[in-house]
Amino acid sequence: MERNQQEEVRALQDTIYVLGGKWKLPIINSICNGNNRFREIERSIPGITTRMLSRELKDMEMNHLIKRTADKDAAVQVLYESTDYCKSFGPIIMEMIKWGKEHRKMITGK
Amino acid sequence: MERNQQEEVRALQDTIYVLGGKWKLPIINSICNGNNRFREIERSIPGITTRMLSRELKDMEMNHLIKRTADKDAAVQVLYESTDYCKSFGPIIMEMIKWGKEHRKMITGK
DNA sequence: CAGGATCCTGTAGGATACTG
DNA sequence: CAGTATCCTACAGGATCCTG
Repeated sequence: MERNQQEEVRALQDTIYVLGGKWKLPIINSICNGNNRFREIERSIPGITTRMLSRELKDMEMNHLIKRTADKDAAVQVLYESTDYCKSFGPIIMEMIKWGKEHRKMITGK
Repeated sequence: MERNQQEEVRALQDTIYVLGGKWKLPIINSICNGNNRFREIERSIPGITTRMLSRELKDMEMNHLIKRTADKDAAVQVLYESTDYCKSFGPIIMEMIKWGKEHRKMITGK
């Protein structure tokens, strides 16, 4: 139980580290929702700037959270896809969305 | 589906806002795990400083995430408790711990 | 034990304009 | 459309020491 708890804090902190910042989760969510073009993702996330999106996407590509493909001859030249690794955040995101909705209900006065 | 997705991003962003930073989640977790004294909480969270813990605790008390009670005559003079509101983060935390554990398994090479 | 006071710094993130 | 390039700043967070 002692040991166990230490392990859990560490796991929690690891996750927080990977998901750090305001944007990674919304981006993951957006891509998993089927948005796969830059502007599309951008428009789907209120408040994000092209600069932040650009940076995060690169970062996430490096960490194999997403896959970027550029094909000069394709109709859609650049596209982003989520990897399986990325999808492993699904449950976390779902819980957070759930929480956010309930929370808003409370604030808005039910 | 359009409408719906907008609502979900917003919910997600709300949650991220509330839980922002490195420490809130670990603190909530610690308190929910039964730690209720300042130093106890502090020791249970690797890397946190007294300054950050102090700040976050105040903040979380203001936002009714935790309850602080000080009683000069009690054996334990100050103690922190989690509110029901606080406990509503349980599922998120569980999922994050789960993810963190799996992740470490992967990194450590299974 | 439960914090407060100070000092300091990096960097996450914003604003805006520009390019092929 | 898919980004880059600059410039800028607040503030999260660290380090350290102090107090009742």
